[in-house]
Amino acid sequence: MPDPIVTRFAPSPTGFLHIGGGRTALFNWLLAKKLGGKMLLRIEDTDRARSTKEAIDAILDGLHWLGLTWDGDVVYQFARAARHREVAEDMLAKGKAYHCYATPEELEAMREEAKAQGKPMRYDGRWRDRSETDRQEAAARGLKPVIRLKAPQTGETVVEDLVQGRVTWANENLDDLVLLRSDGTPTYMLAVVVDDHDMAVTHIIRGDDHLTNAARQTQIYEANGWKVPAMAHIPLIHGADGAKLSKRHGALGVDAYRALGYLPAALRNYLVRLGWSFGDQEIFSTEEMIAAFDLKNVGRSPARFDFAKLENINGHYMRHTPDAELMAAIEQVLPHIEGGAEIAARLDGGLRAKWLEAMPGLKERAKTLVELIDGAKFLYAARPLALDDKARDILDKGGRAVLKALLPRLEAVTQWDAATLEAAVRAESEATGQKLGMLAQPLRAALTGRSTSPGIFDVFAVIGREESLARIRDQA
RNA sequence: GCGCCCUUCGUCUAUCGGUUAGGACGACAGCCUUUCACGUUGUAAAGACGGGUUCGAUUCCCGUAGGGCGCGCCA
Repeated sequence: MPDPIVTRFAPSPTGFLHIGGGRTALFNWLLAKKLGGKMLLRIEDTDRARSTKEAIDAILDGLHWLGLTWDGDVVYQFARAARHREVAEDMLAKGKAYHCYATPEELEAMREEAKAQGKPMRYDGRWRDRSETDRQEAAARGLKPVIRLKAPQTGETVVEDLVQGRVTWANENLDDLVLLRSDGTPTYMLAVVVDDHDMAVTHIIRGDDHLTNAARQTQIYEANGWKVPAMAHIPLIHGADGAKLSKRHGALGVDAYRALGYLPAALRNYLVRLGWSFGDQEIFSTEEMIAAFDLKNVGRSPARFDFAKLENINGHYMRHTPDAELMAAIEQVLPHIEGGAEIAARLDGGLRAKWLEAMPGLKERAKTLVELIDGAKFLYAARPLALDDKARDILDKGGRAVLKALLPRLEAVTQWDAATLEAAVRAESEATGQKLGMLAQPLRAALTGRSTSPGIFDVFAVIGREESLARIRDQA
């Protein structure tokens, strides 16, 4: 029986879950779902100085929001330090590693010299074959050794990558990396290998910034006689200018995307198509995504993050989300957006009902939840309405007279629904020879305070007779 | 500097040696229309460059250029 599929997402908690990490998690999650396996979550918190509880919470929160669930308990790497040390000692005992007493100053000097001579900056292996007496002497001088891997110096190390293909390094280009620091704590390189092995990980999907690490980690696997998991190094996401994603571009935490009003399903859809494709298909339900996903179709070149496309996809998802569901999404996002708390406080049953009624007109005019929420302001705006510049302009340039003329007709309407109101306004249009737009725009300005809104007769209906007439009288 | 990787419309991408190089976003134009949208129709827009291999290269090989990543007792 083949091994059960196990993927893992292994972020280091030194900051929020950024968009590239989100995509890496998504790919791991998709592969696990597709193959009926599990996705594990490991927090790589061995850097005690930089790891924070806030970052861990942000990462877990981000994954939850994105809808990416992991199996089993979260593994905290730092808690496994004793096991890592045990492996390092074991490698030492087997002659696969050795004590190195080179000081940080020595190492720095070595790098300086290599740089000056235009040579590769690598550890030169000066303690690799030292005698036991040399080591004892160094220890006697009070030096604390690190444990380094006794890496092969000839031949090559090969990574059969599911995305990158077969990638080869001459071993002479790879130096003896540190496995255990002089203070007895494991390095990332050792910890990752030991953990992935112990956690029975079968597929490692991560950013291709780890590709070189893959070679060095392969050497550690081989030194221990362990099976090397399948690896897939996916290209990084770049900013719109092609440079590495920075805070200026889109290297925001996924929580920022929530605050910008994107739907998790839309972000997932956008992210999965960055570097991966399935023919000409652009929109994928979660089920379709899982069924179609395949590492074979992941490209090798980096993709640029494009907010315009994300907005388009988000708009698509909003228009196709049932109104009640969208309402729930709005209420969930309110605490995360500016001014959301006040809106949440006003959102009683009455407003919710109105909002739901207006939703069809609202959602096709917004690309994000934030835009949708903004567009809904007329539902609860206090009289007299604040007018934006364009609305004021419409009213100042003849709009008020139009409103005065329309008022009697509107006041005469008793059956306050869109069709009846439209008939009334059209009657005025025909009577005076003014185009419908000439009448609709002043009404829109008076009812919403803006020059754009959902269909004006729907606005009438949602706002209700008394409020509508009052808003018109305010401006007439 | 050394190593590894990448290179099709502005952007995301399709193409498994032979295509009018396709789709999507964005842009522009038209239609629809009470505004804005939605929808819809159409237009412009690409194989980095130079050599090979081949009857035939976007596709395979080499080189050049450009870009990315890595080179810590960080992860």
